[in-house]
Amino acid sequence: MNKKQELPWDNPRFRTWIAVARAEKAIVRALSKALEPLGLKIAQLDMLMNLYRHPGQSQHDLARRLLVGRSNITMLLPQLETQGLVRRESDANDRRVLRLYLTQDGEERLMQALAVYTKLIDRVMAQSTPAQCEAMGEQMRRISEALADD
Amino acid sequence: MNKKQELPWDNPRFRTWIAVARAEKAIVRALSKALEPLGLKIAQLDMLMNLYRHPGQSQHDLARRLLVGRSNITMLLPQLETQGLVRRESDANDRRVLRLYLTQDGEERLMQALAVYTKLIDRVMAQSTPAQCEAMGEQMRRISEALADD
DNA sequence: GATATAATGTTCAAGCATGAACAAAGTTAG
DNA sequence: CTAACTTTGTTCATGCTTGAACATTATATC
Repeated sequence: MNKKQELPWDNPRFRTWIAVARAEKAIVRALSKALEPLGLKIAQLDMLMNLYRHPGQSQHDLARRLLVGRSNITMLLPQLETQGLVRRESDANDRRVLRLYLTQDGEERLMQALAVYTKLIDRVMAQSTPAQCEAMGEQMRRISEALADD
Repeated sequence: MNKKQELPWDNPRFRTWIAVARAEKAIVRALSKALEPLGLKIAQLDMLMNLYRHPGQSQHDLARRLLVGRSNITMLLPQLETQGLVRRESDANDRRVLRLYLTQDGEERLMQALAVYTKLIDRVMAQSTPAQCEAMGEQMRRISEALADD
């Protein structure tokens, strides 16, 4: 414990991580506010987006794609169902699974939300050139892969 | 609403944002697990780090630096106090404010945690060259600034 | 100085996410 | 076929974070 230790604030990689975390938090906050007029929360929008791209998927699949617990889906789905944005259908072949579909209303609401979402992200990412932005995305994907094995 | 709309999954900037969000979430998860043996959670470590760099700051200052509500500090501090990692002292000049200090134990625990933290971040950020990493940090800081006015 | 305004920390209720334990339905092995 | 195991979705208790309302103390304005 006597060993001298480099403090992280002088470590460039560490400082980069701090910047990433802070920027992510800022974007989440801004997005939350931007979605408020539409009556949607980020978690709900994430679900709608996933259901648009993968209609008929099970709750288990959705949870896996969102990197979230199964119980989370169970808890949040009723909100979208009572708003009439999502429909749940029992699978005939496997009576355990419930397949999820966007309703017409759900799709329309999603498109409105995506317009807001894209506008914010475009503005935020305009801080970098397209090439820089692309490079950043690539690095981030590598990081996710590197951590794929928990 | 008939207007054709570019879907975000084809938007490079949007895809970059998704990659950022996923990577951030992965890192947070990995860090949580890595800190578990030390009996610290991320929020607690953030507080210890801030107190190390800014000893004697008030709870209000700490909340502002962590981008968190004041009540959050009030709720989490007792955990650190009962572990003997943090000490609270009334300010003599302004009897409203409580000044926060790391104890000896707190500093030692912080150093252990920082070793774990830095090791993880170094590994994660090693997915990029130092120059790429630096560029990414710079872009992220620009994003935070761009969103500074909520 | 008296009164209004602001700042600091606390309490409380609410929403969200998690993981463990569970029931129901399917699958595998003997 | 039966018994053991797996998968899917739910329930529940817990913890984190937030924002509003509040008490206490400072500061500003007159």
